[in-house]
Amino acid sequence: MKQLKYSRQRESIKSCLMSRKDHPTADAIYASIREEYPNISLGTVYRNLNLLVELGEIQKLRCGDGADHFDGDTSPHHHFICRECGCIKDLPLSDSEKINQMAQQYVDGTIDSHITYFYGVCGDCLRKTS
Amino acid sequence: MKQLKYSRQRESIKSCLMSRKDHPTADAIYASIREEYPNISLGTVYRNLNLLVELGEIQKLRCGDGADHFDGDTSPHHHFICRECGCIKDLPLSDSEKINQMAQQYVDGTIDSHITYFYGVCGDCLRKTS
DNA sequence: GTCCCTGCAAATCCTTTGCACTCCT
DNA sequence: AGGAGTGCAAAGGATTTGCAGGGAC
Repeated sequence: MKQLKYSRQRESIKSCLMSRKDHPTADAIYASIREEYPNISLGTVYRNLNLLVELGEIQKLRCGDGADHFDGDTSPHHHFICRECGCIKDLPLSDSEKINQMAQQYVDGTIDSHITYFYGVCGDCLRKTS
Repeated sequence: MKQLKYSRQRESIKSCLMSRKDHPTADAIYASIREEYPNISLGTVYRNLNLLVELGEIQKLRCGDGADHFDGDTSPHHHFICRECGCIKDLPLSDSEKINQMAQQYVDGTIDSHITYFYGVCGDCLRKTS
């Protein structure tokens, strides 16, 4: 494993991600960090996000809208994605281990994790339409 | 809904997808169709794949490797993705309705479907390593 | 001083789109 | 004939990468 050096950009990205409850894209994080470090570049944001994902400190989500989203919460949980507005909400699903084991019987290999994406229409959009 | 006309390219894409058990990318499908129709263009492949997804005849998967994969099997089932070789295998998970309902209690809105991606190392890769 | 990290810009990958032409119906 | 579908190539969006300079240790 490569030796890691401190960088305030990385710290800033990490704390930005930890402090928000949404699941921003790289671009949204970029915009946010820019307020504190106007010179930071998008490339740096991507590099650090990928690094943090490798380190297991954050999670990358591909919910289907083309862009990657990032989640500072690495505890096992799932996601609800609204078809209308694209918002992403956390879903505290238990029995993560049990679900992996359940699936295990169908696979030649080893399952160590899973992500579930739930799709539907969120309450806000439901109320807007009606 | 727009009127649909026959096209042999679309038929070919559809039957290609139905006949294979893997989950090819648009590019892989393109390569495969090219054997029969050397002049087909990648744009046409994408256009038809998206059309078929809209019609609900095939399914689009985003498993995390950047490219979209397509699945001719639209019955509710889930997927196992190998971290090593990137292969994707079907997983016959039952209780789909029940899982949606279980998640429903945590969400303000309506859940109508979900996809689960399981991650691990497939048997082939396990055996190769050891 | 060394080596990692950065900003910048160019490059890459995947996917979509505009246009003129072709093929269904 | 009319309009959906096609091939081609250019455009688009998201992400990665090469490089020279800057910062951590």
